[in-house]
Amino acid sequence: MNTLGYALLGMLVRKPCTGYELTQLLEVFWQAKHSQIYPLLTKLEQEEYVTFVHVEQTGKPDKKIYSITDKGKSLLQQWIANSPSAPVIRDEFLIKAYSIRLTDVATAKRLFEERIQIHEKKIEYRKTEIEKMKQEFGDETEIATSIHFGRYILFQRKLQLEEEEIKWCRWVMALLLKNSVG
Amino acid sequence: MNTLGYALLGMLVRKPCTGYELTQLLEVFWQAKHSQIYPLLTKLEQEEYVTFVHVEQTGKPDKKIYSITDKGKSLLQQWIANSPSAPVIRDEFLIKAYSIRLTDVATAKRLFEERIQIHEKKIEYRKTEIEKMKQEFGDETEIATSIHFGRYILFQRKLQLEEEEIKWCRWVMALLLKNSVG
DNA sequence: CAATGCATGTAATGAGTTACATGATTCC
DNA sequence: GGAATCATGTAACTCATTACATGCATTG
Repeated sequence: MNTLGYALLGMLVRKPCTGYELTQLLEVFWQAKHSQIYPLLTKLEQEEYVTFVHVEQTGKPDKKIYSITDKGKSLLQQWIANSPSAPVIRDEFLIKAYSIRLTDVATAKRLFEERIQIHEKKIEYRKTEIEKMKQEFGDETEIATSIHFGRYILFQRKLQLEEEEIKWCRWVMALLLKNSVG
Repeated sequence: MNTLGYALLGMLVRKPCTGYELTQLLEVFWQAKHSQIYPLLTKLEQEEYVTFVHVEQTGKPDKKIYSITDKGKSLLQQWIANSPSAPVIRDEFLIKAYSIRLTDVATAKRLFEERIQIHEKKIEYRKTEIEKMKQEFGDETEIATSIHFGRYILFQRKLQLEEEEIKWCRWVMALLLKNSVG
């Protein structure tokens, strides 16, 4: 069983989903394309970690709603208790930042400005998501046994990451300007 | 040409390296195993983006010291100016955090404590690295045109990332404790 | 009337990891 | 005497992306 499989189980523990929904939801912590997700769901179903019901729709394509089984849940439970392996971060921007002196100041500034803008949009979205959760579930979000807790702390983390990257970008931009003007 | 290739060129712009060194240096922004790096260096050499000199050693295995060519440098320069694609972050810990309520409080606490410890070690290392740079190169580190600038801003970013993750872990742990004690 | 969303799937290719292979030196 | 460091390479495998394939409904 690979990590993507556990990511799917983790999502399904909160609520039953279609493969299509999972593809979108997963993006927050494990980006994967549908071409990887659909076959894996089939495999998880064969191994009885999940089940699905076929739902016919009119106007839209039919869908399969997947749910986690007890077997799947206990597998996930065991996996969670093990120490996680080191994160993999592959960010082109860091490579470009590392060699930023190879470009002119204008290009460098543009790259960092673009990055800030991308994150500002995400922050806006993230904040409304967190607001929604708080309005809908109130104090529950901050209670560790609540079904909403995991989602809440993850979103807070994502928000923090985006805010901090902006701070760093601004710091770098200040250094870029200092040298080009002074 | 794939991103790993540009990562290698980015490293070689600063100074000539062996494949062995690159494997270690790369870890800071693009983790890759030597089995991926050696064949790619051969390919880069065939396409004349890098050259190497064979250096015989006694007591140690012989080595190949790779340098970037003008062709490689201009390729990298062009690539840097393009908007980077979205970062890929795959972190098992986030999946586990998302479903943390499936474990008991003790296990949850242990996972977050372990994470804090891992980062504390990295922070220590990161800080000494930054200190070294500052002592060796002084103000140069903060000058955008300096050869040390990219490395400096990258290390600062890494330090920030680690410090912020610890903050988040502590925040989550406080929530875990509040619920289990109160 | 073109693009986007909903919804699922497979095939081909590229990227990345694990394992196999070698061998002297130094450190504990 | 076993592990770690230096140093390079290939083979087998798994993981992930891109492309191919379909089709109706809604939105601009």
